[in-house]
Amino acid sequence: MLDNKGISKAVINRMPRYYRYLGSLMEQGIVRISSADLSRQMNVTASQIRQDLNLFGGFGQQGYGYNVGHLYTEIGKILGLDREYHLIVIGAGRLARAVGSYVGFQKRGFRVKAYFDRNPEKHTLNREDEVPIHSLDELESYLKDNRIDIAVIAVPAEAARLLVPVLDRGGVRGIWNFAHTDLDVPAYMTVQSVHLSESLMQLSYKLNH
Amino acid sequence: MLDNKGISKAVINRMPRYYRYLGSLMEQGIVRISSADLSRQMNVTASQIRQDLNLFGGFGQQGYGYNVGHLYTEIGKILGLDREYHLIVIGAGRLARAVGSYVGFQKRGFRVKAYFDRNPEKHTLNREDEVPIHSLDELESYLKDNRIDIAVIAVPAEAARLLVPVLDRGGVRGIWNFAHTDLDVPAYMTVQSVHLSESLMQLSYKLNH
DNA sequence: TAGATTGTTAATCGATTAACAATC
DNA sequence: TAGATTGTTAATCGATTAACAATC
Repeated sequence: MLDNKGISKAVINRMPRYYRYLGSLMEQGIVRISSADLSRQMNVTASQIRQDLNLFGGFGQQGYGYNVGHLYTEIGKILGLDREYHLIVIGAGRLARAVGSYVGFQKRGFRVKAYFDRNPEKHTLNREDEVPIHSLDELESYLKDNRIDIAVIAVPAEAARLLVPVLDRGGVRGIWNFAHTDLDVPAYMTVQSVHLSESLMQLSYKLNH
Repeated sequence: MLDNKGISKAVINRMPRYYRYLGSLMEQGIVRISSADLSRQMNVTASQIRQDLNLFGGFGQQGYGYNVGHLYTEIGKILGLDREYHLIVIGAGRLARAVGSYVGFQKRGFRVKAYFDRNPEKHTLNREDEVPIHSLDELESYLKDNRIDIAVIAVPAEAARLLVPVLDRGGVRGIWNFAHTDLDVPAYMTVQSVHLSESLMQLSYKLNH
């Protein structure tokens, strides 16, 4: 909530990776780590680690290093993992269901409340996830009655673009976008895109060069 | 194949996005575009577009701009989309199947040949995709008999790390990694990771700042 | 030809790395 | 205390933007 500006996108993109490594150190029972040790494991410079962390506060201690558990918790807070999020998934195709159940299983704090699909009757409910599939027609009224923080969009590009104003009116502030398009949103909304197709092209580029 | 070095990662990451916009211009029947026009649509500077494209060659023409169809084809070649790739998917869970069928449907040139799973009998074959699911035990011998370019990894982190040497010995040179781990590979192999969990954390960060 | 727009060099900006004084 | 390692400033490096001559 606090330190809004001054943090570059590059830094934010690195924070989850620090979080992952610290989580793994915790699992191994390691309680302290120096920036030098961590830099060797992560293949980044110790300088960058210290620089990055100090943007958010002095989490370390001279002569000692960083306490793994403490740093893990603090980065969790920075990333906003210390609260709950209500999600809906728009689309109920394979990718939509995979992402939805993935989030449900893996991520405490991120609660998938419903799916919405143009043809909800086409998709069968899996016992395990217990998340209802609604018709897309009901989305607007659903959002009137339910506070939703994040919408996962896994529908074709054109449909995705049409959803933005509906989500905006419905109070949704975050979009996790899997459609093959960029989405224009008002400044108070946030889009995080996962362009699988572009990722695959980057791989094929690297394979040939 | 040619211009190996000198191309930064940032540039490579932008190429698929140019490709997407050019594809969409083609669909609209637009045959020429200037860097200035494209920059407005894509929200980047015209300077950057020209700079990026010129790393690979002079695709434009002074006083005219760029021919959309030609540029689309050329970027396709740069990205390695002018050839075929044989893929296998390791894992047959929801995410694995979603990514596998996604690639199969969306991407000409990327052919999914097989799935491998620890418990292949657990997963039913979908009529539509017609891709067999093998036991993971058969992976090594399968790779002896079949040339595979890319392995999609959608299994837990620990299992993913154990796969690398097997894939290496089997001649696989590209890994599209969906596991929650970094993978160390020899220099002649390429890893492209999709860390969904980190993407979601970046979204939650932005929602709170 | 005149106008438009690229290709490319030079200037600026930002991000990464190095260095070291502060301090646990 | 001495040794280790952070926090932070300064130096370097790379990427982006601006400018403009070349040229279609």
